Amino acid sequence: MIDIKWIREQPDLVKQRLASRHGGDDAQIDAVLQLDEQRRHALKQVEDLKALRNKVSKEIGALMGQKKLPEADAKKAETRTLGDQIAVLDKTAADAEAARDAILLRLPNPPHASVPGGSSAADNPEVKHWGAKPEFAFTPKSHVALCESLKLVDFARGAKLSGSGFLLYTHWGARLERALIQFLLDLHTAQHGYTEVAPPHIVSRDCMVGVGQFPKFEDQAYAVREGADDSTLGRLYLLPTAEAPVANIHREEILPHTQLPINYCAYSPCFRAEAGAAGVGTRGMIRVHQFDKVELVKIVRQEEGYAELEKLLADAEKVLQLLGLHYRVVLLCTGDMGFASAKTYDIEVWAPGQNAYLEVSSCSNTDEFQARRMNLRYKDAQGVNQFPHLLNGSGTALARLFVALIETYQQADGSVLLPEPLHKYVGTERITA
RNA sequence: GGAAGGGUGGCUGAGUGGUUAAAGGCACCUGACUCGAAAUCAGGAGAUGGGGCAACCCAUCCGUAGGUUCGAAUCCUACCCCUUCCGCCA
Repeated sequence: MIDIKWIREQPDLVKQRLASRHGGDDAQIDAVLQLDEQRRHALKQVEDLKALRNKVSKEIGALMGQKKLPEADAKKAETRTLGDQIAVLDKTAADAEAARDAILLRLPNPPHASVPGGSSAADNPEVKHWGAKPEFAFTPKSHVALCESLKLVDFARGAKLSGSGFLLYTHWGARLERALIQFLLDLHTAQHGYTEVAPPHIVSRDCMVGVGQFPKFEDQAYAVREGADDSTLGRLYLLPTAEAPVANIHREEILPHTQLPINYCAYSPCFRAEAGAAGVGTRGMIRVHQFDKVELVKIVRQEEGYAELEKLLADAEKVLQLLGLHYRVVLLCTGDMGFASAKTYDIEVWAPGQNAYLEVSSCSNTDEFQARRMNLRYKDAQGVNQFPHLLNGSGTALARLFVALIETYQQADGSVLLPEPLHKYVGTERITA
């Protein structure tokens, strides 16, 4: 969340920065300031009353120690109503704080100064591209046709099992999916210095709030109910990304600065309800309710946040370079960024069968935004508590990588010739029907 | 799911209604002693919020949330988590 002190001191600057992205609203900031003022006003009064109560209570204690009971009783009577006044003001302050924070939790992260202005994906500048679009002597097929002819994914039966948007990988398809997970984890742990973790796939509400998924995007998550007990709804959720548990690993901790940077990578399935997206690109594997992903998470010192973002991007890019897949990198403009991010690069891989670029990785620095939400801090060299920068990036999402891979490496005879790094993982060089 | 025990600072561990300003110990930092170190001695050191130009001051924090009381780490209620044992189970 946004630092309340920053809002107090420079409300106009905060408004201006928020206005540059969707979700900016001056009235919200004004409301926050008003509630904050109410809170502090009540707090000042209630603290003075509590100081008085503490003082008198000590005097009563002293009197009772001296067996001066009548005097003690007189003082008790004197302070009897103090508790009621304190209770009222305590509630006033707590209510104002809760209302203030409810708004703050729904305000997005103001973009970093290096983020270009813009209103939609059309305004995202391409910052680099790698390789070239492959050329074919035939018309390249879509992954849907390839999956059916090579029996890699059984779309109909996936839908029979769980509904549309769920995939049943079969035969070499299942093997390729598993191979990609293994390849990605090996790459990031052995080559890029990440520590592998395997998180729970169901996470608490606090985790979702911590990363900024909640409260605003609650309709995008799958909620879990324990048994038939409806009262347990709202406690646990299927994770939409491994970022949710992994970024929260150190929530509410104060880390020594010597422990930073922390680099985690994790495989997990990702569950997304995609409410309201039904019918939009639902055919095939490009937009599904469950997909696999290897996620990268960094916890770093403030001053290293944006340099680390470049490293994170390079680590994710390496995946596509090793697999020989053409891609481009775009820098998201202010109007296209995710809620929690201060700066985001998207990596889009070329999918010949789609004749389009597919987003396979989103690399973001959330700056202090997530760390504040989860109250994660570190003690710097001067002994001062600071909020670290939290970064996350896909390294990479698998369903779309799968699509780009088979569409790029399809042959005239309908088979798929795999790139060399995958041979040992898949156990074959070529997938045939 | 059942039974018992337990959750106190970076760690350990006292504390069953009023100098808790949370004892003692360990680890840590500073100083003294020393050529230097060890040992010893002395001192220091938490978090959050609010106020003040500042030295500082005030409030809150003993798993969480309520309650009783002039006053709660301490008493009451609910919940969460941990340990051990039993049952069930991949």
